[in-house]
Amino acid sequence: MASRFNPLKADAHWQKVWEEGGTFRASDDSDRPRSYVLEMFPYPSGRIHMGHVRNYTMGDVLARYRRMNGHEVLHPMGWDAFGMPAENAAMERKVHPGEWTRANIATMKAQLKRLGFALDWSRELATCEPDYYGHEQALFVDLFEAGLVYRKESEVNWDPVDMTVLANEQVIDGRGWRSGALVERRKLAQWFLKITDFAEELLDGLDGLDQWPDKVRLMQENWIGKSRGMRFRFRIAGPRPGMEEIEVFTTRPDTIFGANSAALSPDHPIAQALAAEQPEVAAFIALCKQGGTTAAELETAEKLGFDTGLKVVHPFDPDWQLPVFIANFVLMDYGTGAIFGSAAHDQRDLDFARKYGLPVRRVVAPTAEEADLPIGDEADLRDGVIVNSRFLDGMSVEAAIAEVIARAEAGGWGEGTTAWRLRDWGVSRQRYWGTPIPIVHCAACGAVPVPKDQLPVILPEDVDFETPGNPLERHPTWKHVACPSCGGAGRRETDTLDTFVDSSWYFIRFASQPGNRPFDPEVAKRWLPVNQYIGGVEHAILHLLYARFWTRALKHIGMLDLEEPFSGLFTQGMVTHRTYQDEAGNWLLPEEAEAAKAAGESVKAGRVEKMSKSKRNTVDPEPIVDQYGADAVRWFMLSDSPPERDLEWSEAGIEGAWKFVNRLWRLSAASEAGEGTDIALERKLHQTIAAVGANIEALAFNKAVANIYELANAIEKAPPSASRTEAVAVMMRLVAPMVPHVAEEAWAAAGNPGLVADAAWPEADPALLVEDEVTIAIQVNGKLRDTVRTAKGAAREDLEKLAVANTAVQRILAGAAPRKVIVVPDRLVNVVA
RNA sequence: GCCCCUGUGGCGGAAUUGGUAGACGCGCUCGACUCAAAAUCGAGUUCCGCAAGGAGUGCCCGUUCGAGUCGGGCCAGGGGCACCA
Repeated sequence: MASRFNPLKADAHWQKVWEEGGTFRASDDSDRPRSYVLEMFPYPSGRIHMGHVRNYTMGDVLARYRRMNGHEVLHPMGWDAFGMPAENAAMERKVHPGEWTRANIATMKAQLKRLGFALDWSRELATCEPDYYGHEQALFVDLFEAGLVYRKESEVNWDPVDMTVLANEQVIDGRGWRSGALVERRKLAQWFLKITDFAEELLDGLDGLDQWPDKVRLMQENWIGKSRGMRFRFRIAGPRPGMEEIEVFTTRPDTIFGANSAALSPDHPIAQALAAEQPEVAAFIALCKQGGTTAAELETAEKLGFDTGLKVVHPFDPDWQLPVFIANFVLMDYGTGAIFGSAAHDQRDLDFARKYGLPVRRVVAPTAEEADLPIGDEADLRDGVIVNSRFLDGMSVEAAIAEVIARAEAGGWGEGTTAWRLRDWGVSRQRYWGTPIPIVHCAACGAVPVPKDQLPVILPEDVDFETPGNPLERHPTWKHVACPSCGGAGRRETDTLDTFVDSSWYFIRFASQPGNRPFDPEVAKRWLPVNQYIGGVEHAILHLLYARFWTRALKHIGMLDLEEPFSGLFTQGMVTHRTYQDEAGNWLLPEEAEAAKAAGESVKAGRVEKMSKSKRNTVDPEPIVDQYGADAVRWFMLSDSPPERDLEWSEAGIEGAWKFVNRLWRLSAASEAGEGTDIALERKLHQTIAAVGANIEALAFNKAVANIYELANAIEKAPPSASRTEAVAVMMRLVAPMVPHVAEEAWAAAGNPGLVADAAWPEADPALLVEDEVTIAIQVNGKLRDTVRTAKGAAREDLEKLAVANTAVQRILAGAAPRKVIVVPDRLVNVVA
């Protein structure tokens, strides 16, 4: 046996054995317990990066571990293959997006295979292929027919040069990131999915996701943003045809007697109606539309109001009238698009009142005696009792809210309600490389879904990216089709679906992929929900919320009896690396920094950051695999850093991992046969079996790695014995999920039949998990003074005597009797002096 | 601004319900092997101190026989949301 492990030979050999044997192919018909382990599928950007390696290694360890525990494991892989980078590549390099994407998939698939992941490649899918997106179109049609899809005018960021819609992140300082043109706010008819219909369910469902990080649940909860409050209607004073009332939303009806104004969104129908009559109003609304929409700009933007001259009547006092403003900070798509101002207890309302000379009246005070405490420039946000509010005086805030709602409901002018921050999901993208929306527009019939027997609506291949704009829109023939309903001249929808739609159901298609429909519900149900989903925290809201919504929508239309798609979620940290810059401030690749340092040039070492192309601090996994083999890379990815935290890539780290792979190999090879039992080593072995299993289950891979190191240290120190031989053999099974190639090599070299991948996970003997001797800490006043070894289960009195008689304790007591002695059996004795 | 998380050696990090802080790895020091180096093996490595001993888990206070762990108040770093009425 070679003294040094040869990863290049071993990796290729075992990968071939696994592939040819179909080792990791999941059977739909198995009667073993099932585990569905899934990592977020990659976008085929070109090459695998370290973040992928870390993500897929984690999932792989769990998948392999579950297999060894007798589970039928589904661990698939595919490609989130639609999206803008392919179109950018098409424009820059004059290649078709499909050609570019498929070439990337081929490259990345080969790279993934070299890492030895236990994947069922027979279920591979790419969302850019008609046999995936065609089924997606069918699901879209189902949702359309169930009334969960609608079309409405919506504002978008429009780049007038590239003639495309930009996402908010693509607008930099008000300009398109690519063209540099000033971005316009333009209204376009867009398709929406009614995620808001499911707001309550999606919120309530979070409670049941007890295997999700609290952080992600909290983020989703905040995103959905449920607010209890009330809607009520102000009557507009005076005869105004078509303008009888203004409906507002508030979470603080208790401050109703502090009301000083009503304010409308610039997009509010009444504001729009006024603008049609009065040029000043139209000018003000135009002013509101200027300026950016970024968070920073909104934060610093001035709060502007325009007094319309309209008055509304206070709901509790027909003689009390309030002015109506149009205000730039009132959002049309939250609540009712109109509010009332109550200045004393809300900072923004207070600023607005001071600016426009509106009255400020305290209606909540810490105590009833402080009703006249003046309000300065700071709103008083303290809780307390209602004051200056007629029949509400003396009530708690909570009671006053209930009272106002009760009176409004009795009077028929308002009601308790709930407002949501969550908006419907706009899925229209004016781009080529996405799933065509299966709709035909017809002058006579309106928007008509494409009948299922005419699906898939396939993307045309002959498109040009020479001219800006959506190639589907420009295509000479593609959009001209007959209306499926009346047969008249129709026009295909040229928008494509947001790629988040593609990733909202791929995990279902992995579980079941019939040719004639999206999935077989019965087969899909056998696997779903995904037991463990692993991916980056950057998807905590959008992808994970959309997938939850899609799953519930499918249940709603009776297609899949499932509420939550992912019962367990784990969000792993990023792979980071130090950044380097030269004298001139140019970012240097790590190897360039090394070379420059060697050449005596000065190199500035920057912060440790997420690997990114722009900072040039990436490390390409492939040459690392060439040099050290898959196992060393995998072991490094699992070592040291807890998986939810960032992992800093380091040369020393991969060297260390490589050394350990070789150490394992030497241990197995040089395992000198011995006789007799070594009870201490057997205890260590069984404790390690239990600990590694528990730590893998908990995804605490760094701890499992530490457990293995301890065992390896113990084995190396132990003299040859039958126990030692056994320990080495068992250790190879313990490391098999993490470093499968060297484990297979050792397993085979030891003459074992079959594959270690198919071997059973070792069982820990409970009798060997406990020690028969323990170390007792001897403390004086809680400070450690000595330790003694005793038999496990020693009597309290004996331990106490032992401690008091201890020389270190005697010295401190100096002849005095201890005031008190605390005994924790099998742990410690604390003598209180 | 609101919400949340994290602070432990030179570094990454361990530490059941409060019960021996620093497991394990990296790095470093010394030693063995070698003509030499690499690899490997052995010993050591929280800080101060020759030692006895003392200090120590971001800072301050508290609860307790005993606090990395619990409570209160700060400081620092990170994340999410953000004109949400």
